Amino acid sequence: MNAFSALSDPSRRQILELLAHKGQMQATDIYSEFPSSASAISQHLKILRSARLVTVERDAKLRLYSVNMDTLCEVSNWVAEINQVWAARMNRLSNVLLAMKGTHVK
Amino acid sequence: MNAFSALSDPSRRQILELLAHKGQMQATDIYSEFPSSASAISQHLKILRSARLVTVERDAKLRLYSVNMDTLCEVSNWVAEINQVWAARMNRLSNVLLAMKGTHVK
DNA sequence: ACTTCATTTAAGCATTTACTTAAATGAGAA
DNA sequence: TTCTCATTTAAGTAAATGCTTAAATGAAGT
Repeated sequence: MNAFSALSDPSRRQILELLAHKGQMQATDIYSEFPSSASAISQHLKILRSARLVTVERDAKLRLYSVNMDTLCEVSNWVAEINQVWAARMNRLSNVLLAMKGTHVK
Repeated sequence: MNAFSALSDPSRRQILELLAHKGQMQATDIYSEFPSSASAISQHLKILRSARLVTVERDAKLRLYSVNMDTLCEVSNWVAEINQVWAARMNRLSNVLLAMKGTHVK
């Protein structure tokens, strides 16, 4: 699954917030923060893994989860790019408008 | 619908990209960029509206759509906040580690 | 008043999603 | 080996999603 779809679920976003705070958590500690079943959360973790929004490290019995900032940043990069394209358009537009008034911004 | 869910669909993200480029588009011009029906896209636009990711302006017969950067930015702010919390943790952690070695970063 | 054009809404349907309970896996402790 | 613990997978289900076609709305042109 891709990052955007993975982020559409509020529980999954909350898991990421938790992980950012705690740095690293074992699955059980994540489950305990949610009202729904361990299985439900495990399924969310699987989706977060497949979107590469989290990474897992095994330590004997435990799975230690952490956020993968790299992938999260790709999301804000997408937004940044939209913003950049949009701002560039705005600039050109304002130049045209100013040119029509006989002025010009360099 | 909230911004995250609205962004989970690729067609909706593409609509936003289009709007960022063109600045403002009437619904028909948006439809024409997609293989699916006008109705399908209209439904996507409805969702984007309800998530406040786009704004509409009526001009007689037409509906003129544009991106709403404010809402888009809320998304990258969420990412930024996660990043900030995470980085703060990393910092504290590295301070602890360095303290254990007898050194200390201010 | 009729027609056209731009757009949305309604209804129906297939697919996906998020959840549940029950069963499976797999490592470590007794 | 047997038991427990941490976690995932399987199977089933109800609700949500994304699409389609057909019908509705509503402003503008004739």
